[in-house]
Amino acid sequence: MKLSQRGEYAIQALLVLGMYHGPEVIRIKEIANQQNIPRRFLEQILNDLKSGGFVESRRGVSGGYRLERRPEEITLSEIVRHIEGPLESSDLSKESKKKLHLHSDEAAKYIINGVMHEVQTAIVGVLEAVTLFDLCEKVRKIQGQMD
Amino acid sequence: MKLSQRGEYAIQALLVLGMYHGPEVIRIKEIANQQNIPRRFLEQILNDLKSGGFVESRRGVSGGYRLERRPEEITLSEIVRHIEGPLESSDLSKESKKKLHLHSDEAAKYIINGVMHEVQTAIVGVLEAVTLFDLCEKVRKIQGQMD
DNA sequence: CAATACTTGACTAAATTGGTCGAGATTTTA
DNA sequence: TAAAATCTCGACCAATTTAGTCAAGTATTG
Repeated sequence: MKLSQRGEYAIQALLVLGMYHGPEVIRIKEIANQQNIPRRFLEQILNDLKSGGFVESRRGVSGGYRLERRPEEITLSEIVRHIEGPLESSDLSKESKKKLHLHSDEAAKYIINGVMHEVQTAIVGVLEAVTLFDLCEKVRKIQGQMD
Repeated sequence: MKLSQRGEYAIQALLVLGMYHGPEVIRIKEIANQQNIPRRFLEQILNDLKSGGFVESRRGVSGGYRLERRPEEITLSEIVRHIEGPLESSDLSKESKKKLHLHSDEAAKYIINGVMHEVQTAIVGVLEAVTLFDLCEKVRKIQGQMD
């Protein structure tokens, strides 16, 4: 599983908002500069994150973005799911109550799908266990030790 | 992680070769028909699997393909890695002995990369544990119970 | 009202995906 | 030995996705 550029940018942006989380708002330009993300592209991404309920925004002169929820309540799996699309595709093994009458290509697809579903479960397992807060802590840690 | 069509076809084809594994060879047309895979596309895929050391071929009138190794010696991780590209991208946490002097965007990327590496490890863990033989057994099982 | 910053939607270039195709090389068999 | 069957190799192509860019608009503050 590879993260798209868009996905990586999204997490980077949320990471910045997580690091400075508070009542105040951060300008898109600052995020773009600090994380070296194309500004126009970041606008799109933050908008998407807004409609996903991750961030909220304020317009006008002293506008900007902030997290809509607390960092410890946002898991990576949610973020990735929202930005990259569903992590889990339909599990055929559940729905096909009738396993009878499978042609051999259907049987093969069915079996392969089963394994891929295991893979997806493993992925979600990892991503679900990591919150934005965890990521922030790690960043703080490696930044603290650099003197 | 989503399997590409190409990847799914590759596994389906290997599954057929695994089911009928023996000294004889199976024609591409039969695989294509049985698994409902576009013939010309399958040619490409089998060629690729050949250069990857999964299958061998015989030309001419009674030509076709067979597995180059035994089904129990071929894991899904190998197949997917060969057909979809590397499952694991470089782990920055290993190589960057110097964590000092990271800009904040580098720090963020570094942390995100670390988590993604965990994800990759989880994926490989699942795929490594499944051999082509395992898949064949499962297919036999569900085909046996359909009467 | 001027400046600043988010909002929305259209647009675009490049890469990837899912194939197709023609012509050739090999092997079998009549 | 020639025809037929089958794999081989590389070029080609259309549709989709990805990674951005841009213009015009709306809201807020000083």
